[in-house]
Amino acid sequence: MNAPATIGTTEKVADAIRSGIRTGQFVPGQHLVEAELTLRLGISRSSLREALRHLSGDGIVAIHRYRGAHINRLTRREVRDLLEVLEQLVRLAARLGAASGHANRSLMDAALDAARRHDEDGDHRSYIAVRQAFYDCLFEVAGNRELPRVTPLRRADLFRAQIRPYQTRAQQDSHTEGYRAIAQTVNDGDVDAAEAAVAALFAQTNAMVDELPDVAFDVE
Amino acid sequence: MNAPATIGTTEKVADAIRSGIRTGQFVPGQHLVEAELTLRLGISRSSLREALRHLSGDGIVAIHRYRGAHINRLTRREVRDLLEVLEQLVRLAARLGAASGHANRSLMDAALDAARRHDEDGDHRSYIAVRQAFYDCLFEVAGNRELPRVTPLRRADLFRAQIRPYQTRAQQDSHTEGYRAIAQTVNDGDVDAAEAAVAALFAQTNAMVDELPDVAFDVE
DNA sequence: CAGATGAAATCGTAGGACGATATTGACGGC
DNA sequence: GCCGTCAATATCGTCCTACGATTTCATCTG
Repeated sequence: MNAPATIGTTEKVADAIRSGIRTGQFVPGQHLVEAELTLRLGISRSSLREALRHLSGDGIVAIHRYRGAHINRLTRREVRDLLEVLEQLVRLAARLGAASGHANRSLMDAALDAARRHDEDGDHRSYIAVRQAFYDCLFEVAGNRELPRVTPLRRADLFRAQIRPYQTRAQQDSHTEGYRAIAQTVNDGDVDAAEAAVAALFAQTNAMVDELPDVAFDVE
Repeated sequence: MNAPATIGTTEKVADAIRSGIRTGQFVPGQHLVEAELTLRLGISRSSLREALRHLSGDGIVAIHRYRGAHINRLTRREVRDLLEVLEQLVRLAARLGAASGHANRSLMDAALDAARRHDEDGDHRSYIAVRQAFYDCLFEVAGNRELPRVTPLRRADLFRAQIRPYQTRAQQDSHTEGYRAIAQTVNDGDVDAAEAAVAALFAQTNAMVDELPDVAFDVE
């Protein structure tokens, strides 16, 4: 068994903040006051501080001594660097998944399922679900357990949250289509095509980053 | 400024444990009892727990509810997965560094310097220093700030600590020579050669992993 | 000797205390 | 009216104590 038998308060709090970022409850740049959060989440300061320390390790919150924690807000450069690293890791995942010959329909099924749901309601929440389901399946098919640990998906969530107001529905759909293409090629076991599909997706994302206005990013 | 103005207790404790792993003060698999560590490090339980939570995020220690924390001990499979991911990231770093045309002699100088020191005393500590200096410089030349954040070097330290008793001096020297080759190609700005040099280094490491006895790894 | 049992060790969480530091707003000089 | 100085306040960092929850381990019983 790899799943933790029971879930502790620290993890629950960290998850609450992580999902709060995805749902828009917490906004990048937002200051996190310990006293307020302990009341809001009904926990002690000890647990909250452990959770914040955990999140700071993932680069989701930044802690400045005597100034507290705040949700990280990425600069354009940080986003570019992030995407560059992310692309390499997703390429590796796609290559491994395609080569595994796992003949695993779960990846494509899940991606298609999620994409269909996304087409139906077009909600942002379902877009998040597509992303999550896609990467979960991709990593599982890849079979490398280090991959999900190092891949900075949570950090990418920050980026997603920052650009949300500036992203059009068409761009979202196009991105989802990119997931579908990767899932397709991985399931076909076509290693080169899978890597090309990943490259195409990230080329598109990078292009979008270049076109976004400065206000979408943190200064400096 | 990017450097934190002051250093907190949590960071100091985390660093103490990290460096303790490199120096052999802490061995993979070792159980960490909170009460003992608080005495040994002269800090409170709160600070220690925050540090442990931080380290668990990096995969250096594992925390099991009501059973405490222990230094992670990697299985052979985990090492293989780790090296697979690590190789991709170092390849990226080498490619970026070579392409940057930074004409930065610091990388090669540092690597050569460290290698020379290593040749002189052949101590394990200097081997650690070579590794550290090499990667620090490589990441700096690469110019991608996300890279040092996601690259699981601390986790690789666990692997180094596990195989230390089974590694020959010749293997260490060979590895150091690999660093030198990468530094050389990166400084020459030869992108393809740099990537090839990284691939060669990891091929060698993977071969070593295959030859190591089972006792060097965690079971399962 | 296998399994139940109870004591001890250890962890998880809560909450309080107090010094250290940053932030804010008031004050006075120019 | 603007800017620097300084005190008041808010917030954080660290330490401490307490107590329930759970595991661990030695002991007892059949």
